[in-house]
Amino acid sequence: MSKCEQCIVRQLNSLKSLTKDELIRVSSCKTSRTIKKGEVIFDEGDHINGLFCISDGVCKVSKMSSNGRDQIIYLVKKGDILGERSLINDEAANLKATAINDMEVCFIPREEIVSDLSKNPNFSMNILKDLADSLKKADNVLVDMAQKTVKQRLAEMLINLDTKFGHDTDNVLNIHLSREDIANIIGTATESAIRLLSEFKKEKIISLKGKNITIINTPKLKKIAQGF
Amino acid sequence: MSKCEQCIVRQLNSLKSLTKDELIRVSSCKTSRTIKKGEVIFDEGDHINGLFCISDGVCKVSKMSSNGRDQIIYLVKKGDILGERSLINDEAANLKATAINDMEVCFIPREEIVSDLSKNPNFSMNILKDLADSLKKADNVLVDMAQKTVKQRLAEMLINLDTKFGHDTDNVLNIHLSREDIANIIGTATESAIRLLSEFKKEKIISLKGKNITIINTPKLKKIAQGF
DNA sequence: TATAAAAACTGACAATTATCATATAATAAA
DNA sequence: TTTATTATATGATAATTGTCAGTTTTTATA
Repeated sequence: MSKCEQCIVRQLNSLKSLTKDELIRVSSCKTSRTIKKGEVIFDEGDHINGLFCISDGVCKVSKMSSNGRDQIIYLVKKGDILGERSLINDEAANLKATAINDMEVCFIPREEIVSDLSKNPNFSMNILKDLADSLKKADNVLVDMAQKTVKQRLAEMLINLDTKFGHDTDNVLNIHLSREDIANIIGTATESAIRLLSEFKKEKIISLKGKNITIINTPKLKKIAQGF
Repeated sequence: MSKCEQCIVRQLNSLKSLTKDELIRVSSCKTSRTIKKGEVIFDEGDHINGLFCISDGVCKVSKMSSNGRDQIIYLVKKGDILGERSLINDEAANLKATAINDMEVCFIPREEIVSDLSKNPNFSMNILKDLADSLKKADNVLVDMAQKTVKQRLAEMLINLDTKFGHDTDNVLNIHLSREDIANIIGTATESAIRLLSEFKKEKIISLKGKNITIINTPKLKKIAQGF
């Protein structure tokens, strides 16, 4: 199994602030795991008891609403860390994580890393910054969800997907989501999401080929997102 | 000016984990301030450069949407702390805080307390827990906002207000919000909020006298919030 | 107190969005 | 490949919500 000390992914997240000694300890106890597309990494109510470090792939983090629809809160990709919250409050997860494509994930047991939070101020400061940043993002998402129309939210989401996952040389987004997942990110019915995608396509703002989405007219999309 | 060491409010938040020495230092540099109803404590873009500790009163924390409506993200009351995020990332505030009634607020300059974050693990751990908890709440609010109808959200909000602010012996809620603020919490038009409140009143679920709201039928309200 | 301003309320209507039904296309399984 | 299953798409319709206009009530101010 590869070592954390040499792992490139680590440099992308809070784990970069661990000392060499801490890293060696973490490396010796971590487990690496392949997760198939569609597989559930953890579910609401599960005790995670550790930290996931995503080496490869993408997963969605969602929560079931009382009306029976799964709201996707955010997407997690290579380099991101999953389970920071449970590390801190040691409560059961209130979210569910599901692989969107095949993944490589490292798992670090809670007891091996939780003490570093109080012993290594750099590490705790980094986690603090992560959480503060997540909270800021959460506020922005909330405002959008509360105040924007479904069309605005869809436009915004497409821009965000492009920012987070990028696109290939033909401008095709590097992330492939089902229409249902798209609907569950922006908080609408699948049919509504499909209809609006078709509308954007008709207006030549995007092009669609199956799950391949290409943004053709970014400025227009940004204008729609802001309500023009 | 009263001293932090003897302040009861402190016991309600993360500041309780400061050592005696830290508290004495904080106390000597803090400033106390009276804020009138309607006054803006800080606005989006302001550099807060410190931590607010609420001794008394309630304020709303909001963010302006690109469509021009102010979305209230949360309410802050006596014992709560304001500005944790800016303490950590030292960025300009992306939220606005406005007094909902007359307030008493203590302000602790950033430089006097930020070093305690790395020096006092208990303190940083408490802030971490605060942020993790806020994030969990934010997720729940997001799911509600995305998946529930305005009526469900209004019902839920009334229950939350009762939980957070309580009620007097006649079951009148201890918080008095304008109809506009209510609308801006649940993310709807003021008229829609008013209409739904009237509907609840007509169905004898609540009673209304100006800004006094009384929950008459809590079970019914909870059922509505969950979609029945 | 009189007056002005703001907040609360109501109605009418338009726009948005959800739901249900059904068709077609894509994917997985036999 | 054939079949079954799932995903995507579209139409029709109903329900929800927003917008605008106007009225009444409350609150603030002269």
